[in-house]
Amino acid sequence: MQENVFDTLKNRGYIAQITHEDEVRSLLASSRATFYIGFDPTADSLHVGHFIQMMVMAHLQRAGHRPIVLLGGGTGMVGDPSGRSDLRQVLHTDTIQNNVNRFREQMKILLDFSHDKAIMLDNAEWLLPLNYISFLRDIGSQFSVNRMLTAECFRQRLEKGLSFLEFNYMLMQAYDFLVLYQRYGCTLQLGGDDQWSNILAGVDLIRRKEQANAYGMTFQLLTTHTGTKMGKTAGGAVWLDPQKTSPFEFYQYWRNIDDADVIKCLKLLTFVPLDEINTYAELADEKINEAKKRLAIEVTRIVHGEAAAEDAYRQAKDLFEGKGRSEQMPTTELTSSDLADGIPLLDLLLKIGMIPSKGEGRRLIQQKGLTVNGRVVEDLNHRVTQADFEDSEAIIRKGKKTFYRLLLSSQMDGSN
RNA sequence: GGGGGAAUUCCCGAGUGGCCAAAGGGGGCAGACUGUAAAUCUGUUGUCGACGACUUCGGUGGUUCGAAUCCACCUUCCCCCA
Repeated sequence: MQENVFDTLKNRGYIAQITHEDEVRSLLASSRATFYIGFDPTADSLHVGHFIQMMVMAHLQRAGHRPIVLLGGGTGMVGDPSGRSDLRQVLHTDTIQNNVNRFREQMKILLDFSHDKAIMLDNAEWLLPLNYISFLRDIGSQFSVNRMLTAECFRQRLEKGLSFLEFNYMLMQAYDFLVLYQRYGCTLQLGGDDQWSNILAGVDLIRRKEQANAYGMTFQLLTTHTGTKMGKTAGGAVWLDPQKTSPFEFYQYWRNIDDADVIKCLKLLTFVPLDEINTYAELADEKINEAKKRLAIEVTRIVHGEAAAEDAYRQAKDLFEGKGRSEQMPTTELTSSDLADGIPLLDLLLKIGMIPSKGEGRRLIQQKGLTVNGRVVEDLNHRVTQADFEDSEAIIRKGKKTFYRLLLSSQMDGSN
């Protein structure tokens, strides 16, 4: 007796709003429903905000439904004003196409596109060739500006300024839904909760043009318990691309999540069964760390694979629960001749990227935030020499959480 | 088309001729406390060959011993009227 995937989503806390709860529920109880989620290519990698949508699609796909991943090669040219207080930057065509390609690859992390089990499309295909006048007559005539203006997504923008370009975004997205309905029989659009107005517009459009029922459902945005957007780090966002956010940083992000958000994240970002999650919810105080570890390893495994997750886990364990060193940590090899005259520490730190500038490095040293093999560096002009190494190794530690290993290469280099 | 505003360091936002590398807040970084959490407290936050030097206040060119601050032009954005 299989649980209706609708209830799975509901119980795990994904669902924010639904146009027709009963209808959607029975649609998802049927054998194979086709649904879609759109992703606008606003950056060259997906981030954790997208990941939650991917999780939803994965849940649904596993239940036998067919996801359509709609890449916004066309809508990306317009820019969605939803959930933004400022004007969205207009992206260059080449950038958009490049981003679309990156998204396409990353979607495969969680979705199976073989045997038509999922479809990936780019709305540039039908949006770019549109003829302005015929689009206005055919689609634009179905929209009431009065009504649009009352939509939440335009509210704040009416005060700050909204360009006509962005105002059209809603029509584009509604049209997408119509096209997908006509071509693929897609009757359900999902999305983040900020997409509610846009989704409703599509549902309406299908009813008007096709006299057919279509449904919409939105999901909780990934926010911290204080209401701010989750997935922000010093570097900006937490990306799925390992080049932009390394698996270790990715792991650490979840490992260090706020106590209050762990359970929610386990439900939304992993496939850990609910009863198991409930046992984690019982944990208190420092025991919560167990839940965080589980979260971190599960999410990292999904995104970066078993091996990378294992490495990140081990590295974190070595560094924070062990002796403060790890084979997995980033390493640079030096030869004894490199060290003959000593290398200025600040230059070295800059080179390996531990500090963005020497000014920051000096501050770090002055505030006693830097250690080499456990000894606090006091001298601003410290030069790294063999004396800093123990067993051919020098562990540089910045603050509490950033580690780097220098390795003294054993081989003689004959160049000098 | 007419009129009026605005553009400041990562962000918001003070500053209206020298005391300004520029208040304050946010964010970041580090320290204390901890549980690799949160909250709190402290320090710090342009760059560098660093008691000094150099670059920064939308752009360009001026006035001045001296400009983020004054003038001209340009660019962009907002508001009001049509």
